[in-house]
Amino acid sequence: MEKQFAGLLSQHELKVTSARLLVLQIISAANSAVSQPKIETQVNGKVDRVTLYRILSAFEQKGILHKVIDLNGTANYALCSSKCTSHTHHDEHLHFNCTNCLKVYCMNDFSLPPVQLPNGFTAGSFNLSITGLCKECNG
Amino acid sequence: MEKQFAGLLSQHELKVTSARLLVLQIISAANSAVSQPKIETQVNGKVDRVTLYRILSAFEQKGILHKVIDLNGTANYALCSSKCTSHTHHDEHLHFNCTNCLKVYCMNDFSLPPVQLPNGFTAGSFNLSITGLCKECNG
DNA sequence: TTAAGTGCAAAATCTTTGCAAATGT
DNA sequence: ACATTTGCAAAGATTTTGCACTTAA
Repeated sequence: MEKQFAGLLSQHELKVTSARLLVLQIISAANSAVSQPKIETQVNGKVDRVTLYRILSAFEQKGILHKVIDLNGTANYALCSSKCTSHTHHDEHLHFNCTNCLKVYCMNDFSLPPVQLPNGFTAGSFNLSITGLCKECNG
Repeated sequence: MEKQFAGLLSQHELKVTSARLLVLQIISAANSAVSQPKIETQVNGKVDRVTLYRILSAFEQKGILHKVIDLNGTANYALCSSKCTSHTHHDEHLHFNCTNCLKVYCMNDFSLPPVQLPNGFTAGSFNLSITGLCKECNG
């Protein structure tokens, strides 16, 4: 399990450090995207806040993580699925924001029905955020 | 034209002040959602930065403006269409972020094809952000 | 008149930058 | 050994709060 993360890092020409492994572990352990404040809390004492900023932005640039801005403007991060190089464009993302527990779920399995844009507009990526109650909060 | 804004304010139990009218004018003059920094620039010298924060959040709460967080996490504001009271839920928003000029277009005329959620998830609002090039930047 | 709205100063956050020490290869 | 990465300090930026003054109703 940890070997995989180490491999992931070296694949992207990033050195394998404990800070980076920890961040990967935290994010991969969640079944949803994790907010930066939450990651911050979880690495508290182990990784400096500034280092976390740098790690997250490095991961995003390398295509290891997705950055999702939620409806409050807070950054959330999730592991990229399989083939997400820095040059993959024209992608779709579907996220579900639970208004109760504030989790962000990545629904990569769902694909978006086609949307027709007005003339002259060219689409790069689609990003659908759905707000509501998630499975766990819907009791 | 200005009478309409005054009416809009009193309808929502907000006092008609020059600061509020100015903000409404700026936002309604744009054909797209306006970022808070841009509004800030335009009211510079006339409305205090702090007052702007308060005006915008009051407008959002009353349902006069939509707040749209763009892909950089910056707040953008647009006038709500016709019937947007503070209690209207289950709404859809469709926004287009131009990667070149950074404008955010509200495409209220387009409606979103239905998306099926996994069991147990209940949707409140849908928010689709499309990134790409807008009509003007697509030359 | 008087409750709501505004501006200023200042606190609390959040994010970025620079540099010396530590770490991975 | 050497280039990266990290932590700390500090600068910048953004957002919030408190309070006295002003303004709309």
